[in-house]
Amino acid sequence: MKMSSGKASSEKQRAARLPQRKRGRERVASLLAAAASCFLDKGYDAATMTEIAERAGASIGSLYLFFPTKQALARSLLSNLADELSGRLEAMKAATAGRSAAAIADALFDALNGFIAANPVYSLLIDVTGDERWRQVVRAQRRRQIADLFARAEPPLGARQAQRLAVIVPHFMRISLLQGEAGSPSREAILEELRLMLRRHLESGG
Amino acid sequence: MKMSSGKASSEKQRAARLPQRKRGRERVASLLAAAASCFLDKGYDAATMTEIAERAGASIGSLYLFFPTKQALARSLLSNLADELSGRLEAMKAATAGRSAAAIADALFDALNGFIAANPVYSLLIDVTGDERWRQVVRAQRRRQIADLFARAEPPLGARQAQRLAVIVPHFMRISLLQGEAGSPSREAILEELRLMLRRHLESGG
Amino acid sequence: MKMSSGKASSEKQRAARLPQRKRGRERVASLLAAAASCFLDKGYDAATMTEIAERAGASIGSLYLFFPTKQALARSLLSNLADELSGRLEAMKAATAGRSAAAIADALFDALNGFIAANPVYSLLIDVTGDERWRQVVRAQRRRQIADLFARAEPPLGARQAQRLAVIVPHFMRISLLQGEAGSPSREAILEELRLMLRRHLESGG
Amino acid sequence: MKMSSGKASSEKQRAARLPQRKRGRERVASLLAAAASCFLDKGYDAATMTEIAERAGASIGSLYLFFPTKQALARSLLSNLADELSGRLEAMKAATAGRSAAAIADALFDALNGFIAANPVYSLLIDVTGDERWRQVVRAQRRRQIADLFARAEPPLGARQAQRLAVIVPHFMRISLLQGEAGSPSREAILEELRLMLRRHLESGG
DNA sequence: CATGAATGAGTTTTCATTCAT
DNA sequence: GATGAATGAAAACTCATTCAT
Repeated sequence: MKMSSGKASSEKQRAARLPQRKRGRERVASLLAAAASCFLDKGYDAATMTEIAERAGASIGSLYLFFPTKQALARSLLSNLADELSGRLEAMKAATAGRSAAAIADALFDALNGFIAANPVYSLLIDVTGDERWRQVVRAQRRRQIADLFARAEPPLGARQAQRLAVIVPHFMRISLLQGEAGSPSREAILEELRLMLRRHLESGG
Repeated sequence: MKMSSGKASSEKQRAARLPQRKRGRERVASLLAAAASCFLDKGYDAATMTEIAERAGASIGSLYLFFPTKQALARSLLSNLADELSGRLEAMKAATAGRSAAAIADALFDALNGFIAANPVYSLLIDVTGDERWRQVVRAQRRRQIADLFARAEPPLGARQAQRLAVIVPHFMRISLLQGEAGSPSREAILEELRLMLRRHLESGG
Repeated sequence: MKMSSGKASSEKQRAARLPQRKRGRERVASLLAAAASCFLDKGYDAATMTEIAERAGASIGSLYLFFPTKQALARSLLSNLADELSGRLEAMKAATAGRSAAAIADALFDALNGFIAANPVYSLLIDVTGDERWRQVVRAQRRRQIADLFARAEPPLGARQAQRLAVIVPHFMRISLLQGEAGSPSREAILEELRLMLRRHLESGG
Repeated sequence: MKMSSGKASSEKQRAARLPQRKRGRERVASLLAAAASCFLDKGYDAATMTEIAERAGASIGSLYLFFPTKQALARSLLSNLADELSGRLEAMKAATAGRSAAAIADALFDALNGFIAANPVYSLLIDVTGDERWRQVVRAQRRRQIADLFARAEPPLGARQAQRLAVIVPHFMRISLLQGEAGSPSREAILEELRLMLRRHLESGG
């Protein structure tokens, strides 16, 4: 059964087992890495559990030992990445509190852009395919964090607008998903234009 | 192999037989409508040819009579929609030539927004899943048309910037794909903010 | 598309996974046996993967676990048989070197006849249906081996004629494919006549 | 349902309708020609009724108007060819009566070889695929005619041997089915060797 | 923990044949 | 007679998941 952006419900809830020994932790890491590269290369649906296991140099049985379903695997992957990003955003809080919205936006641009460049599968899993329900949860958390960042700007932004920016800025990053199309402006040029556009907007008072 | 955003190539070439009788033309229309609704509900991968045929009240054989593969079906659907949008953009040419870039952007917002609201499956097929190669072709054409629109602005925009706007404005519309998430600002509010941001940007000289 | 003696080419390359456990090796053997009997009973095209699996007491998934396509299954089968025959021919080399062409032909008759009687599906797969390209490869190897046998005759045969005999003698065996037709002379009677004809021919100097 | 050399039984017996008008006769001829070329190119199973109709420039409905099933189409084709060959063999009767068996064999070689060169699909349908039952009937008739030819040789051949030759000589012609394999002696060279072999055999008293 | 064999429901696709116009 | 739309059973093949060793 293929359920890409499917809205299925009654799920298996047994969470991914946490490995106790070092060997196990390494295995889990290599499985997650294999999943990331496979999802990225083929897309969520076309990636098969068998190939993921193969890429990790593990057996299919081993894969299922740690991740009870394909969805759970994708969730784990996204969770890990989301946690890492969350940490970075958290770290920005202190650094950006009291600065201008434009400055915050700028810093956010850099943070998100760097993160996605290093973890492109994050964009895929949070924005495009996989378990819709889970993606919403993760997006909501990210939205909250980013809105928080903007909420601490000086001069202050309305809560509403902080919310909107928390949707808009990540959405700007999704532009990265359009891979090198011939004849199209480069991703960097586009991002710079968006960055400028946003700065001006915020400097004009939002 | 299920290839959502797969990068496969070698295709089956038996062309979609075009219907010659009225009955056939009606069938094709209802099949396309069923495909649109099914893709939208389930996503490209999870939508099955069987269900599409069922929704159209046709047999699976009938579906394959006119569309030799699932990909061909998606292509037909996207082609039709892209043609319609193309027509609308063409029509805008006369109406917007000589106007300000901001005004053109505004009109484009309305046109794209209206089109996508009426044909949400367009966003899915052109931006998210299906046949990557084909999507690029269709996007390239749209980019060309929109760049053309901006190129005729008065005062004039640089060709480069027109190109960038031709990527940016449609990308803004993709925001629509995030369906009603609880706690998130409404799609309309976001779009209005983006519209304002863009207008200011263009009025400040791009 | 069903391609019996079809001339198609581009193939799926996921190799037949070789079994690593005893259980798997037994499965593969029973699957090959089922395939042989099924091909023989129904012909290559009419034999279905489902029925082959059933005859082997396996599930369709098991069949595809070891043989990724119907063609690969037929190839494996033919390869195995060709290897066995190849071994027998190799063994004849020592035994026949230096003997007369007629004696070699006689021995070859016996060897081929015995082999085909024990493995009738060999004739089907090498001469009649299945993957044309592969069949040619296998036939070419057999031709080389048989020509080799004749090339060592005493008094010597020309290389050209050895080549021709290497086509002719196996072709004589194909007669076996005409199964018991009422009113027709028996296969054995025909083969004996052909054997005599060939011996005389060779004794007359080829 | 694919039934290549299948042994199916309960058949539809409505014979191919004989067209009354000239237009109809032309259509039938072009359908048969299309079938011949299609069977030859793709093999019996892989040839589709739709493609045959297309090649004849007719609609699928038209094809079924004259030939109620695919089998009936193949039968018609084979029947026609068999009838033509039968005529030629009949004509040989007078010309060869009283001549030596070797001379008759020689003449037969030429006749069969010429016929098959002109109608290669005959070999396919009588020897390889299609309706097994029907093929046996046609082969039996051919066997009878050829045995008849040899039975009138002078000095006389035994009835048994005439029967055997009636199997052997057509079988020699089947060699033509191995199409141009690289490294293999030419079909002509092989046929000449077989012809010589047979002549010697018959001259030595069979 | 590890492994890889086993499963079978589900998917895309094909094609001989029928039938309404 | 012609046509082409319609049908649906059946085929090849996939893959998430389970389980015995």
